[in-house]
Amino acid sequence: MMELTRKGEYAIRGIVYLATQPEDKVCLLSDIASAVEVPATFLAKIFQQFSKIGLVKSYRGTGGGFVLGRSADKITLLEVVEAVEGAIIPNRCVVNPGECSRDISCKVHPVWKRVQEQVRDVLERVTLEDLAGV
Amino acid sequence: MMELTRKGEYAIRGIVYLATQPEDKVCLLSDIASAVEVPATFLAKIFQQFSKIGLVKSYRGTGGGFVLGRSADKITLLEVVEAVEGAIIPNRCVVNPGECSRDISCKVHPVWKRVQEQVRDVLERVTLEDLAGV
DNA sequence: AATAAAAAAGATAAAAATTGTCTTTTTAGA
DNA sequence: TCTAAAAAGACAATTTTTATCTTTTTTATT
Repeated sequence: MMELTRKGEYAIRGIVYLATQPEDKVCLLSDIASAVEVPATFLAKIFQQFSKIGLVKSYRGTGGGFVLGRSADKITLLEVVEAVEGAIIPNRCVVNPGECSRDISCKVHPVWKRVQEQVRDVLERVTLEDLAGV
Repeated sequence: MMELTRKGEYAIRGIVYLATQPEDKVCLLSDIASAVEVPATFLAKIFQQFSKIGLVKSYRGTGGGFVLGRSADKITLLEVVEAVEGAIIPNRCVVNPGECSRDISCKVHPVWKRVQEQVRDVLERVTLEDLAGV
C-alpha cells in the first residue's frame, strides 16, 4: 500500500540527476535516461509532464534538451511526486465530499486527512538540492 | 497516489460495522455485506484474511458468522489496513536494501522512511472503538 | 445419521492501471 | 534545406484490482 509507482521512482531519479548537473547545462533526455537507467521513451513522457508545469525547461531542436525550471532548492519532492503521480489522496472521500454518505466513512475521513497532511509535510520539506547534494 | 484500494475501503467498512454491533453477537457475512454495501463474495475474502491473523473470530456452520477477535479498542486502523493491503511501503528501497544501489536512491531513502513512519503513526493511534463510537 | 447453514478455499475472469513502445509532428539550429 | 531533438498521439503487453462461481469443510439442528 501507498507505494510509489515506477513512474514516480523514475521521475525522481531523472530530475535529481538533472539537479546534479551544472545549472546552465542543457541535458539530453537520452543521456539522462541512460545515466539513471530508465527507458528513454518512458522518461520522455515524464519530462513532458514536468515541462508542462515548469518543473523543467525544455529546448527543442539541435542542441536542445532539458534544464531545471527553477533552482534546485526551490523544487520540492512533493512537487515532483505530485507532477507525475497526481495529488496525494489516501482516500476518495478526502477529496470527494459526496463520496462518503455513510456514517462510518465520516469517522474515517479526518484520519485520512491527517495522513495526507503528514505525507505532504514530509515531502514538502525536501528539495532537489537536498537530494542532489554531496 | 497513496490511494487506499476498494479492498481496503471495504475492509474498514466491514470491520467497523462489526465493531458497532454488540460484542457477543455473531454476525453473518451476508448481513455485514449488505449493511455496508459491499459485494458479499469480496468481503468474504477480506474477512478470511482478518480471520487468519485473529482480527476477527469466525464460526462455521449453522449459527456461524463473525465477531471481533479482540475488543474494539485493542484493534488499530493500521492493523486493519495492513491486513488487507500489506505493509505500508512507500518505496521499494525502504524495505529492500539491495534495491537501491545508486547514490540518488540513497538520498531519497530516509525520506520515504519518514513518510512510512508518519503514516503508520497516524493509523496506529486510531482504534475501531474510535471509528465505531457515537 | 441426515440435512442444512455457514465460512474456507480455490479457480477463473473482467476491468482498470501500469509500464512501456512506436510513429508522426513540431521546433530550432547549422 | 537538413538534421537533431523534444512533443504528441496511438497502440500494446503486463500486472493489479475487483470481482464471481464452484467446491469443500465445518458445525448445529432435526
